[in-house]
Amino acid sequence: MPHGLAMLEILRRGRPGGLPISGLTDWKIRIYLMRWSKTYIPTLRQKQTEAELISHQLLLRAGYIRKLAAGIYLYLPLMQRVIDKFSNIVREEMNRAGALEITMSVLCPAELWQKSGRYDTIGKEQMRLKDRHQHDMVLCGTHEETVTNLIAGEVRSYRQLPLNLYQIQVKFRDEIRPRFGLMRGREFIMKDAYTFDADAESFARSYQAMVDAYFAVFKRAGLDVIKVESDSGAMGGKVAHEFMLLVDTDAGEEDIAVCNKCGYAANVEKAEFKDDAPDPTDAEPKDMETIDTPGAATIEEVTEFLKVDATALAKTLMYKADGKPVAAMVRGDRDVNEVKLRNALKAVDLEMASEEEVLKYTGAPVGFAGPVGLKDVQILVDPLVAEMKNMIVGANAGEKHIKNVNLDRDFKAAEVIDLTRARGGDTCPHCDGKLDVKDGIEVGNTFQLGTNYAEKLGAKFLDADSEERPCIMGSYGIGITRTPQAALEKYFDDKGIIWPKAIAPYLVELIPIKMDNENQVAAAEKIYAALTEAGIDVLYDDRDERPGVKFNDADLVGVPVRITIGDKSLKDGNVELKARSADKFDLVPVNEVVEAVIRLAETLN
RNA sequence: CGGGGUGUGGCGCAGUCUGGCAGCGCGCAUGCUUUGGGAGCAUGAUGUCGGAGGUUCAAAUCCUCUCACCCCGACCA
Repeated sequence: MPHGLAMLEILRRGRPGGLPISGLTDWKIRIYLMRWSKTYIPTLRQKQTEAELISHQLLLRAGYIRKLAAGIYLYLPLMQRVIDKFSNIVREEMNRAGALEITMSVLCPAELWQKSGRYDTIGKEQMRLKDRHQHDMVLCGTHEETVTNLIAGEVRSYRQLPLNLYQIQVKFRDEIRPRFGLMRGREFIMKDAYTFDADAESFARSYQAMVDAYFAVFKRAGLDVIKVESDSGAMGGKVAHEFMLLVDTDAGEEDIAVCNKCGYAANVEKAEFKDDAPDPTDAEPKDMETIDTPGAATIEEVTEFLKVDATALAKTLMYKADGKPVAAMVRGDRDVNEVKLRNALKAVDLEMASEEEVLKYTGAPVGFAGPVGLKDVQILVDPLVAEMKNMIVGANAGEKHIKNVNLDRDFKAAEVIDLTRARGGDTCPHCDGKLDVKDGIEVGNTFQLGTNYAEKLGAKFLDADSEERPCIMGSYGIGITRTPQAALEKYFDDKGIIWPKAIAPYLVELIPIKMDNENQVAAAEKIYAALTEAGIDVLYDDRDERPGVKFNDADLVGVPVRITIGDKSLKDGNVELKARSADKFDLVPVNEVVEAVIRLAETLN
C-alpha cells in the first residue's frame, strides 16, 4: 500500500477532535479527520429566523455554530477549526512579541474586584454567584484583577520587568441584550494580554509592541483593520485604541470618524473635531425676550416656527448622573456625545431624565428646557454654545422659548467642556481634512491602564533606587470568536462564505462528482493523500450525494479552493481547480495538483 | 428594564380571529429509478401544539399565571 494511503488509514481510525497522531512530523500534528462523511457539518437549507446579520446567518446555515441559550453558542467542528487557526496566528504573533501564554481561571473571588473598586462600578454585566461555602464569586469578563493579583507579591524588583502575560480563554459577560451571534454573545473567547513595566519609556515600548503584533495578526488573517482612538470606558486609564474592521453591511456596531487627509481616526465616542459653522454673529448682547412657540418643542419645529437656523438655538438636555440632575447644552444642530458627558461628570451612572423628571427639574414638559432660572441643576456647556451670542433656548415653561440669551449674563455654567458628537463633514482636529464617519466592528483593543490596578492590588516593585513603585500596566484584547464572524461581514456572496485562506477551516474542498465511479474515487483518494502529505488541509466530500448538493454545500461552507473530479476532465487525466472567489476553473493534471493548489493559494487573500 | 413580537415533528411554517380527527414544505428511514449546481416515484416513522392552572360535552384555539426566544431602545471591557 502506498505511503499516502497507509496514512489515510491512520487518519480514518484517528480520533475526531484533533488529537495528535503519533509518527507524524511536527507540522502535520494538526491533521484531523477530513472526510465529510466522518465529520459533522449540519448545513441548513433554510434561513434561520433567529439571525439578523448575514455573518450570523451564514455561520448557522453552514453548520459552524448552534445556539444553546441567548448569547451562548456551541462551536461545531468547522468553527473549532476556524478558532484554532485564528488562535494560532494570535499565539504566534504574541509569542513573537515576547508575551508569555498562561491560563487564568474564569471564576474569581469577588474580593479581588472589591479591592480594585470595579465590583461596584461594573454593574449587572458581571455574572455573580456563590459557591457552596457561600463565598461570593464572579465570572470574569476580563482579567485585570486576576493577573495583577498574580503579579502582586511575586514581582518585587524592576529587574523582573517588563512582563507580558496573555491567555486565550473564555470570558463571560452577562450582556443586557445579547445579539448578532458571536459578535455580542455572553460567553465568548478572547485573547487578553497584560503588560507590566517599571517606567514610562519601557511601557511605551511594550504598548507599541502589542500594536505592531495586532497589525501583524490581522494582516495574516486577511483582514484590513484600522487603529482608532477610543474612550477607555470602564477600564479606567487615559489612552486607548480600538482595532476596527470597516464594513459596508449594517453590522457596524461602532461609528468611526476618519480624516481623509492626515490619518486621524477615532471612535465617534471619542472623536474631536473643528466646527465649521459660520462664526456666531458679533452682535451686541440684546435684552432677553420670552416668546410663545405654540406647538414647537423639537429643534425642527422651533426653527420652522421662528424661521431661524438650528445654529441659532441651544439644546438643553436633561440627564440624571448618579441620581443628580444635570443639564447638558449643545448647539441646536448638534447631538450630545454621552460618553464625553459621562467623562466630564465622572459619573458611574448616566441616563436621560424621564418625562416626569424633566418636569420636576425644569417645571416644563420635554422640549422646553433651558438654562435660564434652572435651580439645583448642574449646567454643562459645550464650547460651541459658549461662544454663541443672543441664543434661543427653552424657557422652562410650556410652549415658550427665550431669545437673546447669553452665557454668564443670563445663566452660569458649572463647566464649559466639549460635549458634542462629531459627525461626517466636520473638520479634522489635527489638519484641514474632513472627517468621514464609517461603520466598524471592533476586533481588538489596547488600553493604557497606568498604575491604578497595580496600586489597588499591590503590584509593586523596588526600582534601582530602592524605592517602591507600582507597575505601569496595559491591557490588550482580541476577540477570538468575534473576529471570524466580523470577517464574514466582508467575505461572502449570495451562495455563502468566502473565507480568507488563513482562517478558513480547510484550504481545499475535494469533490468527486460520482462516488460510485471507481476512477473518480481513485483520483480523489490519490489527491487527498498527496495534499494531506503536503500538510494542506483538505475537506474531502466523500458523500454519495448529487453534485448540486455538494457544490452548494461547498459554496456555503466557503472553503477557499475547490477541486472537482468528474468524467469530463478526468478522461484526459485532469481535475478542475477553482477558487471559491472565482467564476472559472483551471484544468490541472492529477499528479500536479499539489503544486497547482499552492500556486493558486498564493494568489488568494 | 421599557416597547413590540414569536413559541405547533429535526428545520421553515399554516391552523388560533369564529373551540369540533394536528396539517403543509423541507429533512429523515426503506426500495426502485436517477446523478456536472439543492432529483423523481412509492412506502413509512416522527408531535405531552413552551409550561401550569382554569372555562367547556370538547381547547393548539377562550381566560389567568408563568417560562423561553427574537426585534427596537437604554447598556457595552
